[in-house]
Amino acid sequence: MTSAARPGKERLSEAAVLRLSLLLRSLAHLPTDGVETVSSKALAERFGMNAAQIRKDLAHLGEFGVRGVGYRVADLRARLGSILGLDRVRVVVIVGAGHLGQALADSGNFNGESFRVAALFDVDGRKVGGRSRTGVPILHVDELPRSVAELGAEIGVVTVPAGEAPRAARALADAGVRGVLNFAPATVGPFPAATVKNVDLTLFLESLAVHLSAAG
Amino acid sequence: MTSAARPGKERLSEAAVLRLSLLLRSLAHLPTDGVETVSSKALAERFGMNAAQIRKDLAHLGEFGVRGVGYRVADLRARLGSILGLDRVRVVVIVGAGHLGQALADSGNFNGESFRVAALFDVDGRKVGGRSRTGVPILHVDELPRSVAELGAEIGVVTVPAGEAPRAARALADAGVRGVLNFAPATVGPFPAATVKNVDLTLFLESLAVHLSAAG
DNA sequence: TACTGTGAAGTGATTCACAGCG
DNA sequence: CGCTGTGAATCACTTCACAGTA
Repeated sequence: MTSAARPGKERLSEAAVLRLSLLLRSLAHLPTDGVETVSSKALAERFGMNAAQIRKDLAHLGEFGVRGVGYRVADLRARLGSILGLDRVRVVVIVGAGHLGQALADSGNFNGESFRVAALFDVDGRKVGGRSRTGVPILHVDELPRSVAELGAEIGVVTVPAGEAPRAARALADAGVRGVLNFAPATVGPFPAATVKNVDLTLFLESLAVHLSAAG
Repeated sequence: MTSAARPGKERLSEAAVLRLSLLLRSLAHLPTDGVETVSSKALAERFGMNAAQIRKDLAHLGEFGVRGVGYRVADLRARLGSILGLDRVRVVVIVGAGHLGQALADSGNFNGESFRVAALFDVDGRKVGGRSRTGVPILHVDELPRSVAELGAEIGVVTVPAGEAPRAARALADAGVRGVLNFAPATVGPFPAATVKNVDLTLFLESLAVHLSAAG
């Protein structure tokens, strides 16, 4: 799923990235009343994780815990944000201004501290020229190369029908985004210069369905 | 369904379920011109998988390959559909009639051979009583227990804001659904009688972001 | 003969258990 | 002390290699 090999540093497993993301978010839920430090054990208990794993994950990205004390919460936040690449805003564009595309464009999830949806793209003449409910402009797909460059977009999201997905993803990669998030149930990529992540919503439903039959 | 013939009593790993789902979908892309059987090697090459793993996955759910020949495509389809619980239509309800909820309710992904969205639920009086673009009725959340029973809904999808998610998920579980698909960035469950699957869209963006910083 | 089914080997990630430090 | 960081043990999953069979 990840395309470009990274020669330099030790690789962080996909699972580890997920845990760190979750951990960073969890920190927001910590009581804010004068809590300066937190131990791996406390975090593990509070958020249902394994203390050893938290320590291992954190040690992996440079020892910055304090023995006998724990981790300084502020340090932890900064460090995680930096490692996860959330320490600055990434511009996101979405190809496919259908219901899902517009829902994502307007959603708080895709417009927070670290991400901002700057444009939607579509081929439908009735949509092009308009805006989403929160004002994200809808442009023609032909504008992709120019817009991605102008906006400095780093991430492209694909919310077109499965048949169009490979073309849309390629257009994004060619336009210069470095990450592609594909919501269509289709195989796209890999591309030399862009990481692809497939999020197949149907698959999630299906993985629930198997439990329905199996359980008793 | 209670006594469904399940030769392999061992648990299928989450990863295996994913592969089998993908495999079943891949079968649809096979040339249909008189192809009766297919070998693990052929499947592996065509869809970028590992032949041994395909065999192991399939052997796990009862030996039904033919040595020297391969797998009968029709058998394979039927067997996969049955194991994955896709051999009949599951009724889905969605709590949260916002843009994402309505997008999913109307999407082809959630309304196919195996799934059908039968109702949306919300607390907003302006939405309740209306319908989505494709006609899925929007009911008040208070109707959940009655509606889930009447519709025979087995799966509930949560598309409410994070703060409301735990409440919504619990309402679904209490109403009797057996699977919950949670799109909110919040921890819900676990519940004794329902399987929970969290699909945190923010996490996907974040996992792309880490690649953006690392490369260069 | 060409393939499946599977024991064995290999790989990677998780957990344990404790040495070492503030 | 209490806690981190980490080698060792464990566990889970993947791949290999081949025996066995229609």
